[in-house]
Amino acid sequence: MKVTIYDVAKEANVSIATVSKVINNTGRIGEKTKRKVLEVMKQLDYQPNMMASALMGKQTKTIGLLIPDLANPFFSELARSIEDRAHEFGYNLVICSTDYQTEKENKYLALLKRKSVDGFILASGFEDLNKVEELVKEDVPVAIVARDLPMFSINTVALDDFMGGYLAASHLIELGHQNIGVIARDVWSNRERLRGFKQALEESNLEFTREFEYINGISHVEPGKFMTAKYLKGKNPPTAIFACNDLLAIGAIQAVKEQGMRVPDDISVVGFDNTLIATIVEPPLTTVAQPIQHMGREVLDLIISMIKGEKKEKMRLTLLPSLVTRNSTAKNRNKDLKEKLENL
Amino acid sequence: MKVTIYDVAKEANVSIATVSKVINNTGRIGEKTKRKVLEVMKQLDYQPNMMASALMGKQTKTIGLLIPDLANPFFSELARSIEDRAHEFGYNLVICSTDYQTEKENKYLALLKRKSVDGFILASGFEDLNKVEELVKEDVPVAIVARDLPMFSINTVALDDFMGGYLAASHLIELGHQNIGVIARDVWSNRERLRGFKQALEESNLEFTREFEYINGISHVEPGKFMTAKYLKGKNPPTAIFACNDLLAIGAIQAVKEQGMRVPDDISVVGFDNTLIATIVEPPLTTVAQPIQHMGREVLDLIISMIKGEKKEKMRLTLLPSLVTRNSTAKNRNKDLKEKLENL
DNA sequence: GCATTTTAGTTAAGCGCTTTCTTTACCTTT
DNA sequence: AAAGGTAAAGAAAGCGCTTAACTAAAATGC
Repeated sequence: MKVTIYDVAKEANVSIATVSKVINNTGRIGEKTKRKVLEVMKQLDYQPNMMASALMGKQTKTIGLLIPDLANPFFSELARSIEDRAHEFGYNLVICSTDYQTEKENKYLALLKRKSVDGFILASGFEDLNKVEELVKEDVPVAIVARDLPMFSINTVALDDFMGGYLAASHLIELGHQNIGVIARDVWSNRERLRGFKQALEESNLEFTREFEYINGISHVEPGKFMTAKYLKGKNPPTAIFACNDLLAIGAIQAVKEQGMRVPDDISVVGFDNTLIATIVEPPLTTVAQPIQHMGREVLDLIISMIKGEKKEKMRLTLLPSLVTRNSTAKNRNKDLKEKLENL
Repeated sequence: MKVTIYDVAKEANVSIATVSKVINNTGRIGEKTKRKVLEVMKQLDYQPNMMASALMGKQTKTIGLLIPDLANPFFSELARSIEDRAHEFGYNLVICSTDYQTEKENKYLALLKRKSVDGFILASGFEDLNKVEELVKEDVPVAIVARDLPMFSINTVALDDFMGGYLAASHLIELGHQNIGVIARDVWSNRERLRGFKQALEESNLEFTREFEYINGISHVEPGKFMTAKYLKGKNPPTAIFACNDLLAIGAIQAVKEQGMRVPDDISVVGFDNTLIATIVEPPLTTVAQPIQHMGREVLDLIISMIKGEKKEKMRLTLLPSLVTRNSTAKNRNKDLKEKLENL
C-alpha cells in the first residue's frame, strides 16, 4: 500500500525520472507535466522515502547529537535549543546520552555513522578523540559545542571557560573570600575554568593552596553535596564554594544547609551554566551564565554549513560567559578572614 | 573509500550473498567461510550501511519520540529513561519537541515516517489523533506514554491520572484545606487529574466551586506564577494550590513568596511529576510522583515487542502514582477555614 | 555404486530513489 | 527545406543491501 515514485509516475503517465526531477526541482521539466506530477503526488499523498534517496548519496536530514546526560538541565536545554534551530532547517536530531563513557561515545559514533546521519554535534566529554578524528578525516561533518578541545582541529562553538572561572573567582574575591573550595569533574572545560579561577586569585595575590580533587562519576546533585560536606568537615573549611555546574552547586547548598549553616551568610556558593534550576533553588544561585540558546543556534548553523560543503576552513567560535548575581553569594564575614586581615 | 559488502565479498572470495548471511546470521554457512568472512570484515572495518538494509525492509533501529518540550524536566527525564532502555536494544531515539502544536506533531510524524523509523513513542498532547490513527492503520508501531487517551485504541503506558488528582486532593483535604486553587493546562491527562481531584472533594462532602480556567501556552514556571498571583489577588483566595506539574507548582511557590506570604504556612502547594526540581525548590515540593523510570522502560519494551510483531492485541498499562510528602504542604491555619468550622 | 537428500554457496531480482546519457520532438536559422 | 540547436522526457545504471530460487558438491541410504 506504500505509494512509491513508480505509482506516481504511472498515474501521471511519465517516467520515474521525471517525477524525481519535479520532486527535487532539478533538470528541465515543462510547466504542464510539472503541475500534473505535483497534482498526482498530492492526490496519492506521496511521501518520498528518504532512505532510498540517502542511499543515492542524498542527505538524511538527520544530525547526531552526543551529550553526557539528557537528564542534566544544561544539556536538555542545550539540546532543545539545537533542536529548535534544526527544525527550521527541516532537520531532526538523534540524541544520545553517553554518561561520559568513552565506550558509549564511540559506539554511538559508529552506530550513527551506519545510519548515515549528515553530521555530528558533540557535547560529550571525548577524552579520547581518535574516532572523532577518523570521522573528520573521512569528511563527515563534526562540530563540537560547549566544550573546547583546543588541541584538536575541529569546528567548535565553545564558551570561554577560562573567563567563566575568572568571573566566578573575581566575584568571590571581591566579596572578600580567599579560601574557596572548588567542585568539578575532570573534563577539559573544567580544567580551563580552574585555570581562569586561579588566574583571578593570582591577580589578587592570593594562592589556590587548597588540596583539590576532581569528583568522579557524573556531575549531579549528590556528588556536589558529598564534596561540600567533605570540605566543611575537613580542616580549614572554605568560606565559599565554586561549583563547575549548577547541579553540583545545588548539592553544595544542600550540604551547607545540612551542616546547619546558611547560604550565603556562612558560605557563598557560585554555580556554572545558569540553567532553570539556578532560579529555583533557595537561595537563588549566583552562577556563571552560558549563552545556551546562542550556542545551540550557532552550532547548528555551523554544522549545516558544513553539511552543505561551505566553510571548509576550521573555525572556533568562542562565546563569552557572564556572571548572574543572585543570592547565594555574599560578603565574607568569616572570622578566618578577619583574623588574617587583622594580622596585616 | 567507504567499504561495502562488495569489498568484503571480493576480499573473502565469496559472493555478497554469503557475506550478507554471515552478517545477519541467516541461512547455512560453513564454519570455515564464516570465520573467513568475519575476519575480513574486521580487517576492513566493515560497517553495514543501515539505510541499504532498511530499504530492503529491515529495521532502522530508530524510534521516534515526540514530546511537548525537551526542556521540561519531566520530559527530559522521561526521554532519558526511554533512551537508556533503547540503548540496551541497540536502538536510537530521534527526539522531537512539539510545544503541544498539532501542526508540529503531524509534521514530525510524517517526516519520521519518511525516515522509516521503526516506531513511534508519543508523549505529546495529540488533541488531534487523525494522523496517528492513520499510522496505526498502516501497521506502524505506535505507543503512547504518560498520556492516556482512552478513546483511542492505541497501545499505552499511562499513569493513573485520576488517582493522581485524587491523591493530591486527599492530602490537602486531610490537612484541612477546602478552598483549593488548581493550575493546569488543558490536556486530557489534566482533565483526568481534575476529575480525581473533584472526586476526592466530593467524598469529603466538599465541592469544587472555584471558578477555574485552564492556562494556555506551555506549562512552565511563569504561567504557574501568573495564575497563582491571580488567585491570591482575587476574591476568596485559596489556602492551597494544586498544580498539575512541578514547573507550575514552582511558579506557584514563587508567586506566594512574592506576595509576601509563606509556603506552607500561609499557602500549601502540591505539584505533579516529582522531577528533580521538586527536591530543589524551597520548600521542597510535596508532589504526586510519576514512576518516570518505570514508564520509560515499559513503553520502550512495548514498542520493541510491537516492532518485532509480537503483541498484536492492544493493551493499556496503567501505572500508579504515589504522593511524595515534602514541606510545601501543611495544616490549614487559615482563618477562612476556622470561621467555617466555628459556624458548624 | 547409483539415486537421493543435505549442505554450502551463488545468481539475480529488487527495495525506492537519483542521475547521466539518450532520444524525440519542436524551433530556429539560412 | 535541410541543418543545426534546444527543450522535454525517458532509459537504464547503480546506491548497498536481502532473499528467494537455484546449483554444485558432499553426505547418506540401500
